[in-house]
Amino acid sequence: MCNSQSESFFEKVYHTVRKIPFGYVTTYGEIAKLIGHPKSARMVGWALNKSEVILPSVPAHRVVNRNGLLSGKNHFANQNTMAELLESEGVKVVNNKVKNFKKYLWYPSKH
DNA sequence: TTAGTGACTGTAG
DNA sequence: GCTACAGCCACTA
Repeated sequence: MCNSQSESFFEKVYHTVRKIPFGYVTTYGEIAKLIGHPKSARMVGWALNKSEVILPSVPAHRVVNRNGLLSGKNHFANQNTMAELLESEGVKVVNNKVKNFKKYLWYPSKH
């Protein structure tokens, strides 16, 4: 919202991710689309990688790829951290993948 | 300044 | 349905 025009790519990503409601997940592509870079989904993941250091309050575990796969889990302290965080919010994770992915999917652009 | 890197996605075969 | 390839852009060395 406010002063979004002066925000950097990073900050836009972080603000969008922080809007994801408890118990929901979204995709890199959706975030990229919302901040005006629909073809730069890779950048979103990269920004989230850095988010642990720059802004730890970003719920990066709620961001997965379009298949519902926890592609970023390897970048957490432990590879189980991402799945555990999601399950603690009521999101079922099986084989590093969100079960009923569409059920938990949240579209930032529609919110 | 330049080149390499990266937690992805869409399109074509 | 799956696989392979190209594009995208900010940051680091």
